[in-house]
Amino acid sequence: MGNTELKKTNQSWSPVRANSVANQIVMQVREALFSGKFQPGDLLGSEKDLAAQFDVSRITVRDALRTLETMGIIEIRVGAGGGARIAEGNLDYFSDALAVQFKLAGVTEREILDMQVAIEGTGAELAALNRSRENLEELTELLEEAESVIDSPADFTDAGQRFHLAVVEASGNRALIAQFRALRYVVWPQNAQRAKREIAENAQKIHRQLFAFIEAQDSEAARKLMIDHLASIRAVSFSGTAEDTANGLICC
Amino acid sequence: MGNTELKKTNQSWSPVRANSVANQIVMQVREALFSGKFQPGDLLGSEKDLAAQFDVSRITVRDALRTLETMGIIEIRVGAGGGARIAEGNLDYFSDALAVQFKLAGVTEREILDMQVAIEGTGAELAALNRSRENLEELTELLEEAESVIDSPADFTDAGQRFHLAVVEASGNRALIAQFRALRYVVWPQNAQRAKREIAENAQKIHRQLFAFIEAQDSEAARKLMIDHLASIRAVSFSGTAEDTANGLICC
DNA sequence: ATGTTCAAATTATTATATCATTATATGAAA
DNA sequence: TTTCATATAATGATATAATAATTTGAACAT
Repeated sequence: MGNTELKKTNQSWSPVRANSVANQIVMQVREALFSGKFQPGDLLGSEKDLAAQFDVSRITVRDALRTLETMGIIEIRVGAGGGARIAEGNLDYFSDALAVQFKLAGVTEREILDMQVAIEGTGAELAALNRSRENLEELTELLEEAESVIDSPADFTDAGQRFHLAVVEASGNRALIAQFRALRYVVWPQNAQRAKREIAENAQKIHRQLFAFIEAQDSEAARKLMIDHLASIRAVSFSGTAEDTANGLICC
Repeated sequence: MGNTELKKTNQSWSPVRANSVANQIVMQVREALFSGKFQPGDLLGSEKDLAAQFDVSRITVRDALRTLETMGIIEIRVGAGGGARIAEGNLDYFSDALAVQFKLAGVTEREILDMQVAIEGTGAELAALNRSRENLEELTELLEEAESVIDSPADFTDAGQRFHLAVVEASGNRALIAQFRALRYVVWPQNAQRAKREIAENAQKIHRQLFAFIEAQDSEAARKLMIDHLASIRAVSFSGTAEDTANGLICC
């Protein structure tokens, strides 16, 4: 048994088996991160180093590192000069964890779409307020790209999705961006490649209008348009009739 | 080296070291979950069983289980009849992962508050639409509890926070609830125990008004009130002057 | 000097064996 | 029926060793 200098001030996490040595190490690193002792890129050390530091076996360190890695706190590299380092933010783990939780909790498509409305509505609103010139240029490029592939459903859907992402990115809010990415990953299977010609034209029209609002910094209009846009997508998702689809309400 | 019957159809996750045997096991379990082969509560087996099934060592299985556990996919119990089971949804893991990502990405308090507006605004809106009789009763109870401890800042803050949570819960949207819990965990350190008497009275008034809107199913009013409510909290958070605080703009 | 190749050092990955700890299940006694 | 002791089964942890992957750096050729 090793001396891991644990603080028992832990809270709100994993009630069971929280006092295992491996978890104590996880907690220490986690708290060191939150207390500002670590920054992305900082080296924690190799398994051997850490085993010596904590006075535990390498296996125990490994358990802790595996957990920290999955939490996105550290990155591990093999080879000389390798070892465990504090990670840069990596949203992939997070998105995946989100998808898993939604799956396990049995969250419905309806609930996810409501969530999407919350995120993208606010995203559009803040985009109108905070957009930079670079944001406008990127949005313009994406609009033109979508225009050029308007006859190719798959390509248009892809360009449309990137337009939505670019809108949220223009908000400058990384929390929103993270959520949007995560949600898109969850929603993605449902609404891929459904855009026929007339549908695409309608979507493109709405996107152009949205761009105009964002450029004019009309945040309320941008929000409202985005919400209506998503609401119509939802309507189609739930009725699912060919008529609705033909009405051009869906985009990407 | 074991035969793990891996499918190489993996995507969108952990680009580095994704082909380790341990990760292949993780992938298999994850995909089995998403393909509906597993349900919460299902037994995966003990470490020994799994080591035999996959024809790998116990250490490798352990690595995989540690990852799956951190992702919230499985729960592990010690002792006879224990082993690894598919988890019920556990949002604590997710909340923690979110907090970590925000920390690593350097997300500011401002960004988190904007996010909170998105979540709680939509939460209030949907609460007005979907609230059940039970929701109304719980909200009423919380209002009365807050009233009874209005002179105790810490208790009132606590009751107020639970009121906010109950509002989001009344939306019936588990995705929103998960986000709210996660955000609350991130924000929590900042705005605890600041409610003086006059501030508490103002907050209580707003909460009662919010309840009225939710009861009357006036979703737009509920959303607007919630957003204003949070906006004033934000204003205080950023100015931070004693005057603003005394203006009674902050609640919990 | 500069770029390339190759060997050595470093590190994680996997494996096997063993003991300790913990939780469940079983069964006997009250 | 409850309670308590015991057996059993599982993870937790340690030790040791072989293997694979990666980087470093030196030797080499250009």
